[in-house]
Amino acid sequence: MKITARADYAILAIFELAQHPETIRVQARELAKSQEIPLRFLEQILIQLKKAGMVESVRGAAGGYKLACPAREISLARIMEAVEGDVTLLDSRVKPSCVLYKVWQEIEQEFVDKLASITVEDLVRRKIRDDRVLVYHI
Amino acid sequence: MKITARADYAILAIFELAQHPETIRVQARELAKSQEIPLRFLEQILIQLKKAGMVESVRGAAGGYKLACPAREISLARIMEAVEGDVTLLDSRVKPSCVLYKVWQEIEQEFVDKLASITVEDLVRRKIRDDRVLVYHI
DNA sequence: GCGAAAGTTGACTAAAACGGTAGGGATTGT
DNA sequence: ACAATCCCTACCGTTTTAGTCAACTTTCGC
Repeated sequence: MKITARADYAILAIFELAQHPETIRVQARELAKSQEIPLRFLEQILIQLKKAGMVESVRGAAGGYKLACPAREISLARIMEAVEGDVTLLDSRVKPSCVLYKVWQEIEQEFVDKLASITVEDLVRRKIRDDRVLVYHI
Repeated sequence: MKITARADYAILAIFELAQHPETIRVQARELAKSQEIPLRFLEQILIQLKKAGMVESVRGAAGGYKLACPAREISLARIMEAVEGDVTLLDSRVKPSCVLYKVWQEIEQEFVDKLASITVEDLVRRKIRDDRVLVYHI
């Protein structure tokens, strides 16, 4: 029941992209450095995010990545789904006939809803707020 | 992000015990059979549940298991903690300084609260209700 | 007290998931 | 042409999961 490094890194990468102006491209190398993610691993993750339509890439010497849609449209649920497949707690082992099945479904639904309600835009806003609070305290 | 077989089986075993009169003991073999859990695996799980004070066992020829406390006092969170250790989503990889840290903590808290709010007594009640509904429909 | 039935324990193993690496090919700016 | 960058496939070591096994201890019935 841990969030995977993949999911964590994916969110961090998108979060980092969201903090750059929409027009500029950021290279994988740069993302890896600023968020301390192993570059080759990150590259794999970025491919998944691209396939899921969350980032766009430009190849070649001055290539890089940028968000493919507004940060407001990218939820944590969407990112996790992109890199891990369906976000489910239930394993196929659990039989629908069992009382537990419905209970797990409820819990899962609540969990997924929560993840779906938090967008990358929210994260950025939070960060800005946090940073401001820090400044006040200096 | 899946519930493990261990946790699932543990809950099923306790659930099964909760449906027996408090005075009688149920043998591991019986639990394994009725819930379709590999016996040897279940035995391990029962040991964990015993250490966590949720079940009592009597050894010997007419031995078996029973709940060590009222079903109302056994929450899903408690069971999961017993067999899997702390229920946390956050991995140590995530740095507390990151905005994401607090967000994950929030999500985790909500999740754990939910698990803590559902007791085995609730499950039994649900089952009784479900069974009744079924009868009505015959 | 003795044997059988049952629970208890720790060690062990096969398979999957996780976290990451490596090589090489494709694409583009200079 | 060449270097920088993204893209794709395969692989690898470690950890976790799920489950098994053999040996041991406790208790009941006689």
